[in-house]
Amino acid sequence: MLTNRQNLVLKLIVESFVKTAEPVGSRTLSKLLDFSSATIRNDMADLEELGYIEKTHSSSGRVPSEKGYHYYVEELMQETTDFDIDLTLIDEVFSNQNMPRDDAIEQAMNLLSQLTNYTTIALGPSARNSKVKKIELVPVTNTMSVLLVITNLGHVESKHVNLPDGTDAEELTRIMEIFNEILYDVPIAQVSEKLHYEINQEKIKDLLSYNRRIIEAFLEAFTRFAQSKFYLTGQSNMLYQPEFSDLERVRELMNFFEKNDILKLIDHSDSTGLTVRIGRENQVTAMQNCSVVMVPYALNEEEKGTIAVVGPTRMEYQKVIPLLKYLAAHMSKLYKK
Amino acid sequence: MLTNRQNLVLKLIVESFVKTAEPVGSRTLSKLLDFSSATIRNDMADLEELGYIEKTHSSSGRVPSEKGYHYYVEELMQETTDFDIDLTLIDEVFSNQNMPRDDAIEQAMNLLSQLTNYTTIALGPSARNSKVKKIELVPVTNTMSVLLVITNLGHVESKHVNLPDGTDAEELTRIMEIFNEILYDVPIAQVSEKLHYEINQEKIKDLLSYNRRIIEAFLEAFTRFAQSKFYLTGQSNMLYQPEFSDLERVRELMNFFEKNDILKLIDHSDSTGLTVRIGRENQVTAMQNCSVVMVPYALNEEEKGTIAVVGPTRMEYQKVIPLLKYLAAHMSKLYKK
DNA sequence: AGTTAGCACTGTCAAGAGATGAGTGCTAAA
DNA sequence: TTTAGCACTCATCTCTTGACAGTGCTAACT
Repeated sequence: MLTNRQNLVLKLIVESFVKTAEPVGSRTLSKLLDFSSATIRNDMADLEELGYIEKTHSSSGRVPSEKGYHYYVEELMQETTDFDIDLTLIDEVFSNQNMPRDDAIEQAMNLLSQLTNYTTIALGPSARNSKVKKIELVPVTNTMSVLLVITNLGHVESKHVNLPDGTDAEELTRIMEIFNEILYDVPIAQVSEKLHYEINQEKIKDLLSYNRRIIEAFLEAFTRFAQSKFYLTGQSNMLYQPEFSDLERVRELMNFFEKNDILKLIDHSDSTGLTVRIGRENQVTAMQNCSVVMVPYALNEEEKGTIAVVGPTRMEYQKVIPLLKYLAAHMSKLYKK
Repeated sequence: MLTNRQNLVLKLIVESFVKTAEPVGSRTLSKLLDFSSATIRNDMADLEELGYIEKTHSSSGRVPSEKGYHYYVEELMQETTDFDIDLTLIDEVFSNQNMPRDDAIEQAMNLLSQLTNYTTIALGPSARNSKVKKIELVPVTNTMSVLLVITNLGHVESKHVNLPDGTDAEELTRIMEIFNEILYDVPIAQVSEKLHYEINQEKIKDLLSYNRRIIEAFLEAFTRFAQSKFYLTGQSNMLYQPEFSDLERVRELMNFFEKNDILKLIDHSDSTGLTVRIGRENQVTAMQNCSVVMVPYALNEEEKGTIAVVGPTRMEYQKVIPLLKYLAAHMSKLYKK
């Protein structure tokens, strides 16, 4: 159990280090805290023994450890409510009637990365839970048609289908009717299963078996629906953080961002809460000097995703966390149009 | 006019510098060129006076100037034909039947950036020249429909349209018929013009004027067609180039890549030829230590674009140029399916 | 018992001094 | 025209040094 003063010392160490990126010495704190530097040093020694802070070398000031950051986020930090930030900026993005949804998300993320000076990621919203509303096959040339799938939320996916020249148009129409019948209102996530099941049902087996190409096109269009799209912005913000003054680190980081392995970093969990993952808690090696703060959001019952901020472990949690919460809470406005 | 030996010296300077990124001294060349270092020094002095090479400081070896690189690319370089590279890798990407075109381009660009170790950009193909094949309005909810536009090449764009509850379905059908009639076979680039013209024609004026929302949705769907999409890959390759060992440069570069200002760098010209832009020839300030090599390509008569490689001015032109040409020449295979 | 002053000690960092070496230009001779 | 030779110039590396920002520990104070 920490004493009041120890808590305070830890809090100030974290906040000072977050601000300056310099190890914090006892004299600095003694100026803030009516105690002599020697007293502070004693507390620091205790905090170090307990694993909340560390030294960078034997005679350096102290730096928060991962455990220290966690304790700070969970126990010590008070979330700023009076932002020095203009929240109306965010509201404006969401209230623009005319913007397509994807663009709005992208813009909101841009804004978030500007406000925080960190990298931001938005995952989804995944269309897995939306349902098939209509399927069409539009002939384009003699041999090529476009398969369209439209969901109950108005998403569209398309896929080219090459059909042997002279395929019977009437028959295609019938096939489409059957597909529409079978798949209407089926959630995207279940289409594949449903489709495989139906193919083996007697009544349409004959009709379809000769033309596997359509089925394949279908399945591909649907997998594309299910793919989680993500929006990554503000990568270069990281380059201004002193922890990335080392080129080797920069390379590692940029390689990671470029590899599109983002999904390994963010859980697509349905949990409702905020997750803070600090340093080596991140599985991804390139991210082991970084912290990730993530919050799930829901545009509506069916479309859910996650937004996250990636920064150095020395992140302004105090500012990022409430900001992220605010943003996630207001994402649903995108659909209230 | 340069003597044979001077040409040779310049060629070797460029090639050695490209390889090692170290200024080239006279002794290095005298080993390659059965002449004494003093002789080489005399030639170097001449080349320097003519502006083909430079010193980094008074007693350093020589480095090619921008003029020197140009002369090299245009006069001295012989394009490698026997690659140490497996061109079949590229062919494989293009021959994969099942891959959607966008994915194929992306993958080809990925490959190119791996083969060259530079950053690659693909612009387009722009759909501006393709023609409207079919327009549809699919109702999704009471108040929202999806507008679909399909081109003669099978591209699809969609746009949500909010309609007042209770809009007459019959009438919508009629409107769509009219649109299809008006716009059938009109090139995307001309749709906006055509639409504005037709709106003022007597026969449909009444029908449409009350519902500007549909028109607007149309226009937006079409502008999205016309937007040139681009593919940017291998940004982080640049971080391994010694010219980017300076963090400030890295920041500038990454900011540029992130800003999506790529269009300022690449001309979307219809010219047939290869363009090499070296150093300060690039208008973009962040790119003034870089060279850009670009080549136009055509998937077919209607879909054209540009592919480019961005690297330091000290670029392996000898390898990049023929590789880029090869790739551009084979892009059309994407459509021969 | 908790707090503080004082002091010896430790590691980092920046500045300066040499030493080294790769390169040059120039001159005179082959 | 080419080459050998020499003096000279920078950049770069290493080493030393002093300043400085910290620490831990001990003994004294409240």
